[in-house]
Amino acid sequence: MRRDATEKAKGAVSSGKTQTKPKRSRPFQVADEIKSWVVEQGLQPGARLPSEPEMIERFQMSKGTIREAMRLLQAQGLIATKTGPGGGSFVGEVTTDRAHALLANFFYFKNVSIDDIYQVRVALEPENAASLAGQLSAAKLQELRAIVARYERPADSVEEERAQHIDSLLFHAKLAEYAEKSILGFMIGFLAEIQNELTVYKRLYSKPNHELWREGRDHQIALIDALREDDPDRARRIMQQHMELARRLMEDQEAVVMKRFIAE
Amino acid sequence: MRRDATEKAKGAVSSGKTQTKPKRSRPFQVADEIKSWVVEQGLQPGARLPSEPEMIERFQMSKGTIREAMRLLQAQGLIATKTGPGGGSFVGEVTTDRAHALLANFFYFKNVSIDDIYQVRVALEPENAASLAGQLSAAKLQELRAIVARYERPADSVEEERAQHIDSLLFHAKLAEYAEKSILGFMIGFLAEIQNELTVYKRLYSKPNHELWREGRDHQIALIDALREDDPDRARRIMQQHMELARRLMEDQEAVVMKRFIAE
DNA sequence: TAAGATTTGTTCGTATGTATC
DNA sequence: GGATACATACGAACAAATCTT
Repeated sequence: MRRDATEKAKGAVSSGKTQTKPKRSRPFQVADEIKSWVVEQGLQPGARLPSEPEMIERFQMSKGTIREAMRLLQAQGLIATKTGPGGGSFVGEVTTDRAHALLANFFYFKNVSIDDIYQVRVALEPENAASLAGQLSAAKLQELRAIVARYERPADSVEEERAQHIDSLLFHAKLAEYAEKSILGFMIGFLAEIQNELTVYKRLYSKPNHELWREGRDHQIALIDALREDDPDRARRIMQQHMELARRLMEDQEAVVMKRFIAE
Repeated sequence: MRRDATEKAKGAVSSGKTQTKPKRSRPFQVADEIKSWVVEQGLQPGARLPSEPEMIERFQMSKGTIREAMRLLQAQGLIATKTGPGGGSFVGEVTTDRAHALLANFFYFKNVSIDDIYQVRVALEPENAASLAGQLSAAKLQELRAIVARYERPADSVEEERAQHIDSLLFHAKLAEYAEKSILGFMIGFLAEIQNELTVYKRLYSKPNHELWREGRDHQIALIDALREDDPDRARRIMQQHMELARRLMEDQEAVVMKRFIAE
């Protein structure tokens, strides 16, 4: 099938400047065309795209331009390339990790606070807990119990408590992973990740609060039971209490600031 | 300069194959280095990056390679470029639109359903309404009233109802815009956008339900009042009812499928 | 308006690296 | 090991955009 969409490139007919020129440079044009082409053809992940020489022929543009277009798509996770025979460019499904990273970059300059994150987590996590009730295999429930066991004992030092807190985030990340196919799961996973990326200081004055910590652990244990017993409402209720508690635990922690552009 | 720039890539000391080689190609390496450089220097949006010739000198790589690296960063919204004197590459803050677009691509192959979206909206929108209570200027409240006015009259045809539904999504998008600095606002705005992008068919059998529609409109009017009167709890309650209603309204609509990669 | 300077944008030819057979 | 098919990389020249004078 000849796709002679070629001669539009040079824009021979651009005499009238009646319209504002978005002035999209050529690599962007090519990237756009490839995107719509993929959509029109209904190509699925793994499908093969034309080779570089074919692209050069099709778009009547130089190798450099085509390659820059490919990089644009690659950065978005839309294509992947392989060298060697049988190699080439292929349609790629954007991975969860990459999507998380791309999103995190958006928040890099936004000075996200712990409280911003909890505002959303408080709303989302109970919903996720409810929707997971009765859905988890025995193996997965066991996995959750194993995580909780890692911070059974109250923390002695600030450092240890911090480590336990990271583990506790892992608990939520796991729950998100089990719901990963849903938008809900994706967002919860993302929140757990950026919360992890925040540099948390200003914890100097506050000593570890064993009461609250124990209460939080008990929540998680009770939650696992509710999940096992297929009781969505109870799971939701427990998670809600747990989130409000966690929010309080974080209250005296100030800082902010994402520490890096997340690579991939 | 002869070809001696080449052997630096492999790392002269790579005798043992002890480690797995991620084998990141040169444009990716350059992009990574620039990213960390930006973070280390604490560069802010608008800050200038080295020019192409300087990059070529610094990295000892060809112009093409440097340019491909720039495209990688550009696709993520991390830099922007300008031609001419005073031009060059600049650190760019990722825009909301671009972040929405990159995220939407992630869901392209995921077969998102209306119900997936509502699962999250039901959880998030009431929270947003509550946090907006008492925060909106008279002008913004007026803007919301104007939107509601657009669908004061019940729809006669299916097409008209569909148009009204789009307008109704605009109401929620506005609320998200007013909260745009928060993660919450970002996510709600995103959901409104992809819901808009979903091709909604299978509405053939169901005739417009005027009762439910009127109820929804009344919710929005009551919500505006609650926002004006700084009553977070009432705002949350109303929005919750509204979301559950909207979910029911959507119940008989099947389809799925995102219709395109969103460009930018 | 026009010319010149500056910086990115684009092309072409050629050479190198890599994976498959 | 050699042949093949593909992406990757280099370098020099030219084009286009945009700011300054």
